[in-house]
Amino acid sequence: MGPIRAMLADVGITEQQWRVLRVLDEGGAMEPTRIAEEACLLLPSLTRILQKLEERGLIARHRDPGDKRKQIVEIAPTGAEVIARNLGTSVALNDAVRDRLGAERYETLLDLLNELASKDGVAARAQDV
Amino acid sequence: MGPIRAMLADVGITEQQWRVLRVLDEGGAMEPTRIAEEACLLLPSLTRILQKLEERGLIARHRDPGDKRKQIVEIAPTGAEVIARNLGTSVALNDAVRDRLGAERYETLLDLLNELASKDGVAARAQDV
DNA sequence: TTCATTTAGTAAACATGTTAATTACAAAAG
DNA sequence: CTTTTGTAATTAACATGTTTACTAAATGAA
Repeated sequence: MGPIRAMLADVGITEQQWRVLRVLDEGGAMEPTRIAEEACLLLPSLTRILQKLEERGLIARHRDPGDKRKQIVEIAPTGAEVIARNLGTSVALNDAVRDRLGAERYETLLDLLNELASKDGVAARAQDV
Repeated sequence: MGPIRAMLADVGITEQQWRVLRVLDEGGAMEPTRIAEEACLLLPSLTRILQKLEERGLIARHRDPGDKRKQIVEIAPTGAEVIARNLGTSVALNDAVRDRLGAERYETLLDLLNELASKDGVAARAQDV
């Protein structure tokens, strides 16, 4: 098991759930469509993830008063706690990966992946690193 | 749907099934553990994939006479047909991706991904491109 | 206004990802 | 020889990936 997943397994959440919580923690309340884009998830996957995060009380949702199709998702205090308690370790693990490759080559890799991601029909994403 | 998956959807197989067939077509008969490594799949996933490919008659399996724990998987004529009829398109689509990025930068990307893949705890693989 | 179209989100169905447990067999240790 | 340890593959359980279909609501044009 990867070190990141091992850390999250202790908390009882998955990598994808962690990404959703981080997006909400950093970007504030937003609608699912935007969460999906930021976290590199398809909407059907996100639907299930949000259901589970809501059951656990890690997020809260309510309909958008202006557009009743939309909803607004925000991180709950419990969810913010999870982020606060693990963000340091997460960043350290990510830095370790970057250092193993070297800062310059790491940036090159992210650039190439993002360029591929910006074109149609390509599945690569910088988040895969 | 990505162009590769679109092509395979016409044939009725998935990307992973396609990878397994290609590995067997190029590398000849081999045991599941080696297939998994070549196709970047975990054994539990491969177990299910082989079951489906066998049901459709695209592969054939028999136990290894020397080591009864192992089995030997080989591509069936029907499976080889699938490869033969689609390999050209597959290669052309892959070349298109390489050309969009440029040959040199494409090689750089593969090198960086393979270097990451060679280290523990990193999930990136060149096959993701 | 009315109807066609688009957008946001969900549901369903099937395939794979991922981890833990299990079976069967092989190999090494005692 | 037999007990232990390791290996190959499968199974189970749960989460996500992926496509298609569907509902509800907003938009836009006639």
